[in-house]
Amino acid sequence: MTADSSPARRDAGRPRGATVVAAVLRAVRAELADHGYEGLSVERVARRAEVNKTSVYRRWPTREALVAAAMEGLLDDFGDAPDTGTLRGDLHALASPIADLAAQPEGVALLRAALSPATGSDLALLAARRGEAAPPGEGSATGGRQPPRVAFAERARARGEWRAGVDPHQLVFTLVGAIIHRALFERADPRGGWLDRLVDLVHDGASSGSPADRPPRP
Amino acid sequence: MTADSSPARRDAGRPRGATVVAAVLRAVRAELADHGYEGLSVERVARRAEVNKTSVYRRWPTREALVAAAMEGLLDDFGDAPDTGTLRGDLHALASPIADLAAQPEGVALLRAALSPATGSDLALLAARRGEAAPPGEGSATGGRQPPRVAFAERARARGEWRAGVDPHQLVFTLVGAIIHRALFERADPRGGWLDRLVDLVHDGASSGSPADRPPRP
DNA sequence: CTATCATTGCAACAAGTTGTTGCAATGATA
DNA sequence: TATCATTGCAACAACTTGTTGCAATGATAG
Repeated sequence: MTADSSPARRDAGRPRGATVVAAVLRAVRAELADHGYEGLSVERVARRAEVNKTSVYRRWPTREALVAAAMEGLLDDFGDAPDTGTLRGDLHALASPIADLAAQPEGVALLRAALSPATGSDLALLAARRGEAAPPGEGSATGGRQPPRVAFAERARARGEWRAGVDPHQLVFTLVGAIIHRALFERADPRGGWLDRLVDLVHDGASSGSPADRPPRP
Repeated sequence: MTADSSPARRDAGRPRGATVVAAVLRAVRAELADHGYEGLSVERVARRAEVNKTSVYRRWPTREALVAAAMEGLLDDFGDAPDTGTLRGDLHALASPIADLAAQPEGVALLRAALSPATGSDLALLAARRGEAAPPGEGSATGGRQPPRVAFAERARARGEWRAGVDPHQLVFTLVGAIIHRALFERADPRGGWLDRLVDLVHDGASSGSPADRPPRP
């Protein structure tokens, strides 16, 4: 009702210091890389950012909100993979930004945080941004999450490059899973020649048999 | 020199209570599933095990040792995958115990713990047990870890089932990575039909083209 | 120039956690 | 029955956690 006039101007007062925010979020990413999600200490974040801890506590009420804010923007590069004209090229274009993310320490921290048992909806949703623009009606079986884009699969199908029965989501998840294993378990660089060979593997398969040899499944 | 006789009998005194040990380790696994590796509290473990915290502190000096002890035995089922006669069957036999592990809450906790940034050599080595009995001289590029067994690949090569240029380690890691993604990110069951389709994918590839179509790489 | 007022830093706080230590009770084995 | 490692208990200083009251700051409106 009188919400507009009585509680005073909303734009008055000292504006929020962009310096403070940036320093805190940078510190969160660094601390996350050092200590993981469960090991994140607000005190340490504040100390690292050279900011008083009250400024952190007042602005971000929960740890999850703090981490989510710090990770905003890290996943911005996951636009639709370009049409490269071949399935192999599309797969590479799809996997590349993920590998780039997993090659950064901050990207690794984000992935780890998303894996944490304590991670609730905020972070899970953030991590799921990868799949935001997926076509509706397809594969919403993964809970509240959106499936990853599958435009590349339809292009491949139109070109006759797509093997019948392959689930594009599973293909994407396999690529992502392999990259995660490489970056988080092996702790090695998931880019370059390694990525090329991964794309070759999921594109061509491990078997030397021609596709016609594939036995039907019940 | 006089080490045998002077410092008294080693077998005297009250023996360690197997009950206590079992209760503590069970509690560790449960706490790990609830709070993750960095969030593990010795106090909480002791309370959950209904044991005094001093008993825990005295027996396991570090958190890492405690977790490693709790995880001992979880990876016992990773013997050589049996020779099923086909590459597809071998791949399935290889992936199945991993999927079984990832389907248990405790297995998920173990995988998460191994992914933790704070995880040092103990746990990394424990998690690497998967690959212990690998043939020497092959692919020790992953640091101090042993590569996974590749006997299945040699069998497939002998049968003419193996596509040239495919790295068996990468194949195993891709299977494992996909299962981890399924269990830890999607938080879905990595067994059953899903696993069948995964094995199909890496066995056959996503492309409908015959292997001969595969362009040579520089 | 002045008043406003959200933001920031600072100091103190109770409540809880951490890892350690001294001491007494326990109980399997020799 | 004597031994003695193990276990439980209580207390501990040092540290962490999240909150609160108060004063200083400084961009903006008037």
